[in-house]
Amino acid sequence: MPRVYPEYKTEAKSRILRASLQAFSEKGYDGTTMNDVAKRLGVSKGALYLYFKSKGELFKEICELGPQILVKIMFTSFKDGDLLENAETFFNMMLEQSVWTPNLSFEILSESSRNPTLKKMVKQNYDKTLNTVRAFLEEQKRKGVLKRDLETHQLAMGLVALFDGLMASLLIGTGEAEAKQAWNQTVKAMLHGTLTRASP
Amino acid sequence: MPRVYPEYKTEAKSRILRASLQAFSEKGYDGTTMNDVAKRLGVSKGALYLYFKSKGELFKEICELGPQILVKIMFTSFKDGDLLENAETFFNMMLEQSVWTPNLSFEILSESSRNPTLKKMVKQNYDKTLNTVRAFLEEQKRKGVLKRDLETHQLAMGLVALFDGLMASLLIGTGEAEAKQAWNQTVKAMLHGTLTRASP
Amino acid sequence: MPRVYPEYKTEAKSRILRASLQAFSEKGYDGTTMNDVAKRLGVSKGALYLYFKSKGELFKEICELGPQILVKIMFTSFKDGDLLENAETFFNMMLEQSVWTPNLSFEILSESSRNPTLKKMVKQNYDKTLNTVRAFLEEQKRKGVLKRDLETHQLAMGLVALFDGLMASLLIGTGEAEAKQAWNQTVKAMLHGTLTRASP
Amino acid sequence: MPRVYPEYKTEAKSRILRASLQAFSEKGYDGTTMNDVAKRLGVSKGALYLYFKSKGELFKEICELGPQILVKIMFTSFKDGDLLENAETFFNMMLEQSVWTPNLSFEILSESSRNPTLKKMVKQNYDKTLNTVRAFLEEQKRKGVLKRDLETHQLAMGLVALFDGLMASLLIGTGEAEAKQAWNQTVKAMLHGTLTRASP
DNA sequence: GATGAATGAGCGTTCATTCAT
DNA sequence: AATGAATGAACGCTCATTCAT
Repeated sequence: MPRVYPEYKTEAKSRILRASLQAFSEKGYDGTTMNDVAKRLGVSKGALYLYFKSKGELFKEICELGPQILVKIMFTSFKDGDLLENAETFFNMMLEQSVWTPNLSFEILSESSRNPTLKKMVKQNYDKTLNTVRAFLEEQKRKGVLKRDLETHQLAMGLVALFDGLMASLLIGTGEAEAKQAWNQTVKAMLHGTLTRASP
Repeated sequence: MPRVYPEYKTEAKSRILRASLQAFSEKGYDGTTMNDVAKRLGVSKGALYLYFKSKGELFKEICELGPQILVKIMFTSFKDGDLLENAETFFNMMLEQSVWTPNLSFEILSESSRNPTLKKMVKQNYDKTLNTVRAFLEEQKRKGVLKRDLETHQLAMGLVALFDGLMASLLIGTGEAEAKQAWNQTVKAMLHGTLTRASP
Repeated sequence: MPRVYPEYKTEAKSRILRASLQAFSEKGYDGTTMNDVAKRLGVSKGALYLYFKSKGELFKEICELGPQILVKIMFTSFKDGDLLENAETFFNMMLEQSVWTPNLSFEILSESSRNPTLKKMVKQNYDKTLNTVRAFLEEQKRKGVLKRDLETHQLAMGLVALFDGLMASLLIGTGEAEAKQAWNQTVKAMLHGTLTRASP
Repeated sequence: MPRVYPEYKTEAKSRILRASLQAFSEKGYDGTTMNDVAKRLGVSKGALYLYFKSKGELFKEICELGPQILVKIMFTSFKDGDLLENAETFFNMMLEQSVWTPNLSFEILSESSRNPTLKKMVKQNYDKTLNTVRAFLEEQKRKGVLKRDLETHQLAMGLVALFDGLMASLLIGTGEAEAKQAWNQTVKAMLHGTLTRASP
């Protein structure tokens, strides 16, 4: 650990973030001790406090990592072309990335319900995601792919919810393959409908 | 607090359950102390242990309350008639019931990822719900309302995920009205599709 | 449990004593809870306090049972006849009686070191035992069986200590047969000596 | 309290051991709280857990101190020369050493009857002591001091039991002088016998 | 910059004892 | 006489945080 160049601090922080992300992911916020994190890094407990004011602060910074990954994958998977294929690619990529875990998402959700600062952050990220999805849907409307009268905001919410809900199901033991199929079929239903011609 | 009649013990348990449900809902599992629960009831900590072996046991019993409510509402809202209307009724009733909170659901989810017993319980409840929804969809297929070739299992997963995801969005500040609309519009999309005729 | 005749209270007490003797013997003083004792009797915790002021009081009364057994066996085993045989009989009978356990003796010893009342009681019982043994030895002196110049008080202490020490060894896993042999051989040594003629 | 030098941790441990030895000796295992020990050292409860995993672990380490003292004294007191004198020296030295107390021995005995790990430890120490004593007796046999046909194992048990029993008597108030005399006279009896020539 | 010993507040849990019934 | 729900004080143990080194 050389200490000469100024990026040192930044790098040290990011190493701590990586280690604690794993810890929080495995043991939850309350279940993770500062000692856990320190041990993963082979560092003393006190050292963590040189870079983060408190456990809460550390967690907060971690919360910011999730959306970054999401956004990146969203932008690489949704391009021109078949909507269903894009959606499938997105879901697969989200499952394949190894940094973030659904555990963490729900850990943050749980925590944010008691922590206003966290809540605001989570809300902002949620809205940003929503807008991205919505903009994409709007574009498809303009292109004539999707129906003119669709409520894109609400459909965006539905898509995000569907995704989040499937992540939750993974947590309780649903297999990844099963979740993928559910995602694909549901998105397909949202595109083509499920009613017979005869239905009103 | 008379202690003569035999239902006393049962009632005492249920009073503790109500109080701790609130506590867990507000502060989460780790954030809730047995003292919190006791104080809400104006009772000593020790008294709780007359009715529940441990904090974990108490939480486990609470976890069983959620699915009961869900099932009841599911059965009263999905009857013959318009699918969309049934879905809307279901969502409204879930929001109106005052016993359960989404917080609690995600608290349980978080906790279950580290507690195998809990996980098994949650998984069983999830599967039960899934089967109920699926059976309903199958029935609609038989009746000719839904298309013949639908993958009802996966659509059921999708519907449950959609619902769960919207509950999550409520937690981070989405308004109930907004969530309702998202639910309605997404379910509608799943029924009628969103593509224009021209799309493939 | 009829409550008419006056011996009722006495019998109830003795039933409690029997049950708690077992409990204390198995789990020690601190390890035994009033609930343990109550459950063994199929009785409520409160009932115990009708007959004994406190856990300590209950224990104290138990402490009085041990010496009674000891004295009885001492008097039946030491009669005229061979000293060594008498000693052997005594040891065997002590091992065969099933009421008292060595555990209890040392539990009492431990407890008495912090409880002056208990200590005084234990001391009195010890002295009584000592005097009995001593009187027996004195008689043997008078009869010409034992040497004239023996310090009977100190030999009595030695004998009692030998016995107590062997009880202790039973507690840590020494077999009963082994302990019996040790007792017999040591008493024999105390009678006949162990030195060769040549020794001074 | 400098914390620089490496022996610091070792010394801290031994300071805790000393303090808790006293505490356990005075109040017994259950009667001693971690707070007691901490207060004796003017230290916080938590500090103890930096050096010992649990109260039980702390006690276990203390249990290992007793035999060390015993063995040391045994080896310094039993040399060539008069057996009776050696025995006397041994007993005096055991009484004079100030580290260990008989209380502690019996506290351990009590505890070990419910704690298998402890029991095994105590048994091993007992056997080691026994073997040492036995080896000494065997040597005396070989030298022609003691009779050829003596059962040294059983006599060793008898001697250890005698010692243990006298330690017990000290606990209930027997004076040290009295105990010494009892020890000396009993050992003497074991050497020279107590029967008159005329006895069979 | 880094350590790790120390703190102190707090947690889950137990249990002898009481007392309304 | 008997119950058993309730108490309250205490215990073993943990951990985020601090600070002398």
